[in-house]
Amino acid sequence: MISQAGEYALRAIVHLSRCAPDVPASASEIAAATRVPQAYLQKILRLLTRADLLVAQRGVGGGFMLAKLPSAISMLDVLKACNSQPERIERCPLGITGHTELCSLHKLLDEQVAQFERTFATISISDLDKQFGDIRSMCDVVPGCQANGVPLSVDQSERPPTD
Amino acid sequence: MISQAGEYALRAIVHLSRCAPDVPASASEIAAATRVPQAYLQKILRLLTRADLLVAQRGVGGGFMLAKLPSAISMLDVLKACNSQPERIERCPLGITGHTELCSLHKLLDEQVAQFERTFATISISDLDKQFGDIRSMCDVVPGCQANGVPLSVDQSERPPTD
DNA sequence: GGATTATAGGATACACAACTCTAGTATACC
DNA sequence: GGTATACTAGAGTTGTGTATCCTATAATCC
Repeated sequence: MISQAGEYALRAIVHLSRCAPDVPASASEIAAATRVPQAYLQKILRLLTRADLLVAQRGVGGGFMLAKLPSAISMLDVLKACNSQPERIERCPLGITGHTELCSLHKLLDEQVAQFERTFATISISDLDKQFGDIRSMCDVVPGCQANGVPLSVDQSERPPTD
Repeated sequence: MISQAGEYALRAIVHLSRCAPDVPASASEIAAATRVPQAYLQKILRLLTRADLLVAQRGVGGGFMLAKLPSAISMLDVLKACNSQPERIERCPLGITGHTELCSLHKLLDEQVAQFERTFATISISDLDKQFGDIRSMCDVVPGCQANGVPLSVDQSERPPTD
């Protein structure tokens, strides 16, 4: 549905939305909290920074902070920033000249993409910080949750799936 | 949204749904009508045959036919046959032991996949044969439409996009 | 200014999807 | 039976997304 990069970007943004807004979180800290390969995450954080969703601070004590309020960032913004959103179908993919409009097949496929965009455009990052019982995004069970630190326990017996 | 293979498979199935039900269409004929690379299409047709959506007939005059009525084949059946449908999120992608349920982020992403599945499960191939004005799937303008033959005119000045 | 910390950017390796090619097998027709 | 047609199967190639690594650059601390 969304690419790995998009999933990682959303994890990072959600994590940052729970950090103190004026204290930068370093890439390695975010990587540990979100279980994302650090080297790859750095590349994604750069994309998010270039898209003005994050601000980067170099040097000692540096890191990344949200550039806007979590309520002002949509999921679609994040996915767009890392080119991880399906593209609308503008023209007939077969290149048929007569098809000035999409045929029923492609009209329907495009409709799904449009639905996807509408949905993710209306969901902000602050909406994702909701908590269901003990379950909180990117965190271990809530009583021990430490949004800014390395998580307490991970299931090592089973590697998280790569998709 | 869907893979290239999935798109090609849908094109082939829609094309076949308009052919005479008892006359096989060869891979090269389907490739020409749907503008899909023939060698690759053959691989996809094999997948559809193995999934019992098509029946293959070898030898002179052979080819592929639908194994069921178009109304009995859903878009999801076609996408599943060529592994081109997004997977449901069953467990916490981060591998957090405490997360017996999905967190809000992954619950929401999974919800989108579920929505995708529901939509495509309810749309049959016969639904895709609808025609809007002069526009008909895989065909040139309807007056000259020949579902079983090579299309009349293709826009050669602009290659169809590869995505 | 020099050492340390951390991001920026580019080069590289790897995996998988997209696509091609070739040899093999079944069917039909003569 | 021989030949032509068309599917079957698997190996090979190319391109893109995923992931790593190394050097440069900026900021902080002493």
